[in-house]
Amino acid sequence: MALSKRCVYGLRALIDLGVAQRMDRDVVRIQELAEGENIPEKFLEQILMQLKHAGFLESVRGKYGGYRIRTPMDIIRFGDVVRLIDGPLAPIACVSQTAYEKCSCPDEVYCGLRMVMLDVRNAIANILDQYSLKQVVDLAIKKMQDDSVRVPFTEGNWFEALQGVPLKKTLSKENPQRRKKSASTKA
Amino acid sequence: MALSKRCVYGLRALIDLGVAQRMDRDVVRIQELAEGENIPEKFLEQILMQLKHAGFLESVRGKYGGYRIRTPMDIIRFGDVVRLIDGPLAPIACVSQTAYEKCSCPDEVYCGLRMVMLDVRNAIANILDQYSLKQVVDLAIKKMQDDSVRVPFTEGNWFEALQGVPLKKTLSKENPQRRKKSASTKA
DNA sequence: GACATCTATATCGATTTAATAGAGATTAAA
DNA sequence: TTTAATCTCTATTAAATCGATATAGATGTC
Repeated sequence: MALSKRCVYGLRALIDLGVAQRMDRDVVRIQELAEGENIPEKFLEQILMQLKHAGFLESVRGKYGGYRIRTPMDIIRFGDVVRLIDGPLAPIACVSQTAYEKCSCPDEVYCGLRMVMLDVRNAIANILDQYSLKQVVDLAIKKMQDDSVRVPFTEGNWFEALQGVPLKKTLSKENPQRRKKSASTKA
Repeated sequence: MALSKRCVYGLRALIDLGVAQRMDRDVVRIQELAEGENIPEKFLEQILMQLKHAGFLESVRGKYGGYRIRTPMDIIRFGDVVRLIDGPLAPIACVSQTAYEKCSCPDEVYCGLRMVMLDVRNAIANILDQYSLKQVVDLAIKKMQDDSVRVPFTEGNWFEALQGVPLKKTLSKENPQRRKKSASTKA
């Protein structure tokens, strides 16, 4: 029942980009995402393209380009991302809601395995289609803030500062910006 | 999140053998299982060997040989069979109870993906480790009987009769046997 | 001894996975 | 206008896995 690395990498990148958005960071370079998550850069490149083509992300080309989330985060369900990259959630095709396929068993109606796997499919889908990216990102950020752990992509990030990557517009310490509720950087 | 065909075939064969046991059929030939479930015979052969080595099945060699269930059916959990054939139930190794492995993310504690996938793992395990083979076999048989559908491996099975396969001991029509509650063949 | 059946191992082709490579397009900035 | 940084696109590849097939052998029944 394991997810592919491709899928895991994609989800981790999405969460990172979600955190970045919450922290008012504009775009994030592939390289930065790859290094932060220990993902081979060229591999991540392909995955981000796929997420972009599916509408979840958008990109800015050229110098100081990068990726950002496009679809509102409360619309992005984990289930949809997994379906995109790894295919149906169902353990067997004959219980899939989105990609049903008849199996080779003699009679689906009396197939004991199907009964069990239908439960499993529903359990998986109930979770993955319930969680939105927003929920998970908010939860992760809150946990870090509660524990006084530095949240990635926070403004004033020393690493980014050293790299000279501009924030929302210019230096946001002197010129603070807020697009949404702008989670405050505690600790 | 799909199971391998190997795993599905193995589970279907186990259920079949469970039904056979309930119907007081002694051993079942690989060929019969393979034909009944539309599984390539030589492939099923390997799978049954694996289930035998794991202790779930036992075999009788030679003419009139075949396979039967060894472990009591209420002890065989679907989760254990899936783990045997397809590996851990968890979508990602860092939430596996039986095969934990550290992942490449920067910090497990604040990994949003891990939080979600831990829920998924638990949901899957709660179902697959809850269902025993006995439960599922009983349920499937009951459903067939309620609908007056012929249960496979029932004594007096015309096909088996034609094949000349002996039942528990001799002809069980004249010499009926019952080992457990012996589900009655309705219709 | 003939035959039916499981046992064991090896092989094979196709597919998928995880990655790598490299040339090109676009943009910002010097 | 050049340069450097970045995304874009396609191709390639190495390894693993999957699903299946083949074949020779062991074992038991009749």
